[in-house]
This record gives sequence, C-alpha cells and structure tokens, in this order.
Amino acid sequence: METTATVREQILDHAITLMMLHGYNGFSYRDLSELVGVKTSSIHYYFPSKEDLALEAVNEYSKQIFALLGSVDASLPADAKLAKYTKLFGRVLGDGDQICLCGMLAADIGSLPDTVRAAVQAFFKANESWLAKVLAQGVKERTLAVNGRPENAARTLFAAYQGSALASRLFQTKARLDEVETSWKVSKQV
Amino acid sequence: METTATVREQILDHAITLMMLHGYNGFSYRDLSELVGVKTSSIHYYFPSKEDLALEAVNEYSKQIFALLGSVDASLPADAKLAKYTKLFGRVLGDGDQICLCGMLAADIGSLPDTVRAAVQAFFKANESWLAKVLAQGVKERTLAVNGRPENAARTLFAAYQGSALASRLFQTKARLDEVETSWKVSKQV
DNA sequence: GTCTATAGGGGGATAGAC
DNA sequence: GTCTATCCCCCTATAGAC
Repeated sequence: METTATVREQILDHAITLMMLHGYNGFSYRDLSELVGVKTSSIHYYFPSKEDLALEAVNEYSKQIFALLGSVDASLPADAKLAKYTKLFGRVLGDGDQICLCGMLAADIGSLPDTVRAAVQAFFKANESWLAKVLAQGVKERTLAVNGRPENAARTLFAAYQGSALASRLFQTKARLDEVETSWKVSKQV
Repeated sequence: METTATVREQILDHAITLMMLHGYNGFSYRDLSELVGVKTSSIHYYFPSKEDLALEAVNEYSKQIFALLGSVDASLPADAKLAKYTKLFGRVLGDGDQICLCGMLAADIGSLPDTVRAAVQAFFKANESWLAKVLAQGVKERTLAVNGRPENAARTLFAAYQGSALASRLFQTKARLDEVETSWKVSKQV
C-alpha cells in the first residue's frame, strides 16, 4: 500500500491534472500551493520555473501512459488491442472535464519552449507508432479497416482520438471516443 | 477595395488571430491594444468583458467559415468536396502557427462560460453535419470509405481534422491534414 | 469614442531566515 | 526543505475628463 507521496510527487500530479483541466496558461503556482499545502516558494524549490514544471509533467505523464500501453497483451487480436486503447484513452479523461495532457499542451505549444515541444512530439510519435503496429496487424487479420499505409492511417487515428477527447468534454459525453474505434473496425456495413 | 475596417472589426480580427495562436488565457487586452493602436479601455468600450470578446469572436469566426462552406459547389462529387474542405481547413491554419479557433476554445472550455461553450458546440455540429452529408454522398458514389453510419463517421472525421491541426502545428508540417483526407478516400490499396 | 488614471488582484520568481 | 517577505510586472475592469 502506497499512502506516502513526496511533496514533489504531489506537486507533479496536481500540475498534470490542472493542466489537463485548464491548460498551461490556466493554472498557477498559487493553485498548486493550495492543493498541496505548501507555499509557492517551496514549489519553486522543486521546479524553478513553470516551464521546468511543464516539461517534467509531460515526462511523468508519458511514462505512465507508456507503461499502460506496454501492458497490453501482445498476443491479442488487433481489434481487441484497439478496444484497450480506447478504454485507456477514456480513463485518462477522468470525470469528463479533462483532456489528454499532451493534446492540451499541443494546443498551448505557442506559449512553450522547444524542450516541451520536443517532449510532446515524442508522446505523439510513440502513440502513433503503437497504433501503426495495431493497424498493420488488423489489416492482416482483416478486422480493421485501413486506407493507405498503416503509418499514415495511424497518425489520422491518433488525431481522431485527440479531437474526440476535445469533443467528449465539450459535449459532456464519452460516446465520441467509442465512435472513433467504430470507424476503424471492419463492419458488415449498415 | 475595402481598406477601412472599423476599430471594432480590427479588435475582433486580432482577437481571433491571437486566440488561434495562444488560446483564451494566452493573450491580453494589452496585446490587442498594441496591435490595434487604441488603449485597453477603448477595447472594453466595445467588449465589456473578455468573455464577451471570446463569444463574439466565435460568432464572427463561425460566420466566416460557414460562408466558405456554403460556397462549395453542391454539384461536385463527394471526394472533390472533401478535398475543398481539407484546403479550407488548411488555409485557416495560416502560416502554421495557428489552429482552428473553435478547436482551441474547446481546449480552453474549462475557463469559459456556457455561452461560449454553446457557440463552440454549434460550430462543431455544423461542421459535422456538413461532413455527414458529404460522406453519405461518397458512399453512394463509392468514392469515400465510410464505416458505420455517416453521422458517426463524420464526427470522427471532424475530430481527425481538429487533431491533425494540432499535430500539423506541433510538427510544423501541413502534410498531416492531407493524410486525413487520404484516410477517407477509397483507394486501390497500397 | 477615446483617453488618463487607477483600482484591486494575480502572475512568476527570488532573497534570506529558520 | 519550508517559510516570510517582497519585487516587479501583468491582468481585467472601471471612473470620469475630453
């Protein structure tokens, strides 16, 4: 049982959540201060600048997501893997008021340094390459509908997940994420 | 030749651009003041609160986009209409540092009042229903690849455009928008 | 309509005591 | 490591002169 999180970990976790809710420019050290229960100067002790904090948030977030992706059973059929991915992406969205941290920071990229841009790019690429493998497998198994090369389709698919996360929150319904999955599954045609 | 724009119009146009670059929380009345050449208090004369400004920006932006959508020749084949849409979406992105205003505000929705949320929702729905008609036409003509009902596929397609706009700016390449179109076009299979 | 002036608060960040 | 105190600037918004 892990009931003890260091102050640093608490700051980072809350920073991730706050950015998923309100974006980089929509939260402050004061917000964190109140959530964690330490003064803002203590937060600067761990994360000298807000940009440092954003960068470490992306790295921590990526680490967590990649761990989940890595835990998906490699022997599953492609459509089952895609279903896992949809669920994973949905769980990240929390109660419906959050979007993917890296989708949010991609929106805020105009306010962020290149270090953060590179980290967000890496997150995108990793997800896209994971999805590309699943799509390639789905083509072989004839369970997923892929137009063109799997690499290209995977970029579009990941974009669709990110866009659907935006729409899910905007309309307060998670159904839109499931529709993405449906759009790539081979159907008997309605 | 229209060389005269009212101060109000200039404010609104710059507000749209600034929000497409940096989001709702990433620009200020001072930024606008410097761009337009009037004091911030004059901006408050036209737009009492920043939320008012955001709402009118969405309305103006929507009006412009809907006018462009309406100008697409109804007699075109579906795949040609989709190509027009891709171009239109790409032109909105400007030099590659902007994303769709309503995509951006969907990311910032946690900081915005319900009036703005409703306006952004209306923008999403209008685009989705326009795309749904194109997809339905494409199914008949056998030029577009649609899985499931056109309405569902259209929501996924629009999400893919929004997500690809994010990625286009993140990676500084517009190729990603074209890939969306490719993913819905019936191909001879590579 | 546009300005000056200002209110009143929030922002990130730092110095230095403990 | 955490605090108090503070700096300095930016923020939205308003009052009132012109």
